[in-house]
Amino acid sequence: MKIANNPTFLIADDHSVVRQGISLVVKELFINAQIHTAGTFKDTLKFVKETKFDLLILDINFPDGNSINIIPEVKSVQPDLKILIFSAFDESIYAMRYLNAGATGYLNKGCSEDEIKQAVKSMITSGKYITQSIKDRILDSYISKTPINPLEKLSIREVEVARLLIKGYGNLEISELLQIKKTTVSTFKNRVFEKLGIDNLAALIELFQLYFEDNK
Amino acid sequence: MKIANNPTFLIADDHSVVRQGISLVVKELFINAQIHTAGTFKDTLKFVKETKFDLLILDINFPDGNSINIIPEVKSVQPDLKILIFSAFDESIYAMRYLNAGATGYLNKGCSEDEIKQAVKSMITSGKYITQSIKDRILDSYISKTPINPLEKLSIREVEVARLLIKGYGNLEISELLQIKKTTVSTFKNRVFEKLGIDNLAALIELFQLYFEDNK
DNA sequence: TCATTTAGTAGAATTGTTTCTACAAAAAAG
DNA sequence: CTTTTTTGTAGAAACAATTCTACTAAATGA
Repeated sequence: MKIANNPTFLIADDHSVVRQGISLVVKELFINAQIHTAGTFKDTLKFVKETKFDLLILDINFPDGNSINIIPEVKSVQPDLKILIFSAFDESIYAMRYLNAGATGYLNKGCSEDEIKQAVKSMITSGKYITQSIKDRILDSYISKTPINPLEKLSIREVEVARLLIKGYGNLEISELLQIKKTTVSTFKNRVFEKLGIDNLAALIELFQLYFEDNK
Repeated sequence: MKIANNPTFLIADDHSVVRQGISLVVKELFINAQIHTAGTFKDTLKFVKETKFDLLILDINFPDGNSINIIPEVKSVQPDLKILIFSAFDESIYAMRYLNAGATGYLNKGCSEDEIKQAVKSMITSGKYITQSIKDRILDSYISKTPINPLEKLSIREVEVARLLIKGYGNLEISELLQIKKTTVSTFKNRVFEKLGIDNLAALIELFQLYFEDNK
């Protein structure tokens, strides 16, 4: 494996301190690293269209859109761009989806600096980085197709709606945030409730607290 | 206003990149700043017992304990230590609780680098930093004679309704359980929300959870 | 490959919730 | 011992959410 001595990075995260922190760690690894940062979905795409990068370090939480949608768009512009998801969310419910979408690395924000370095290095040299726990989960999924975490039964959009519901948003507000009709929000809410075997917001909040504690 | 040219900082956050990012910003403000970082509740306390700091920048999310409990402990060791809460939560319920507990600053992680600098500078020079929206909330609380426990403002019937709402019952169900009209339930719900300064069930659940957490 | 399931989207009719207003009894304040 | 506030109650109109149905595209399975 050959390592570029001046790899280029795009760091996309809506928190400026996180961008700063990642930049610092990357610079410690690659002194000549070229680093760009983006705080929004839009900026990320703009940069990808303008400049060629070796690695995109991508957060999940974006105010202007779920970042899973960005992956195909990014890939259509730069098919070889490696994507490392760097997320504050519990690995189990998101990692698989992002890996399926085209990311080849997944890292939790709660990890140590050394793990970040290891992940970034691994992404640059071998193009991928996956923790043991995710590897295990991929195996588990192969063996028994029963998700331990009930939230894994939900689709991306369903989780998106559920999370907004939990934050206290009403159907109309959610419909505006996601640019869909309010009846569609109702449909999703209903499906979420059905899939989880519940019928009210309080139960949804409880379930998320039980299985989604990493975040919020 | 005079600024110490070598203030000491303790940055407590469970995400290493956030610690890095904050460090960087602080160093840009104070070239001679002495910075320590802690990733856990335990380490934070250990550092506070060992070293005198000018400012503690404290995250809310800690894996090894409710970070609100750290404030009195920290204060008992260093009563004059200024605490700036740097949180990913945008709910102002948290801000109030942390300010009540003894922090004198509250900053959201979604803010810009300039805002962080302003906040840190303000904490060092004036010992406090609070955004306008939180100031408004504090004023509101004092004007309306808020008791320590916001739930104490509720009447018996209001608590009764609130508890059923929290359990996931709808207005109609509650009206049947309490043998009152469903519009009456709505009226009570409304009054509860008004008294607690909230406007949705998720926030009500949160408040009740916070209240019970205190009594442990 | 063709059938089936899942995901994302919505409209019309129904049902549930809120708002605004109101009023009497009880409690608190002056 | 009056005024004021709080508490418990509700109706009519306005508003929001759900239900049921249904469509398309994409993924999955046989």
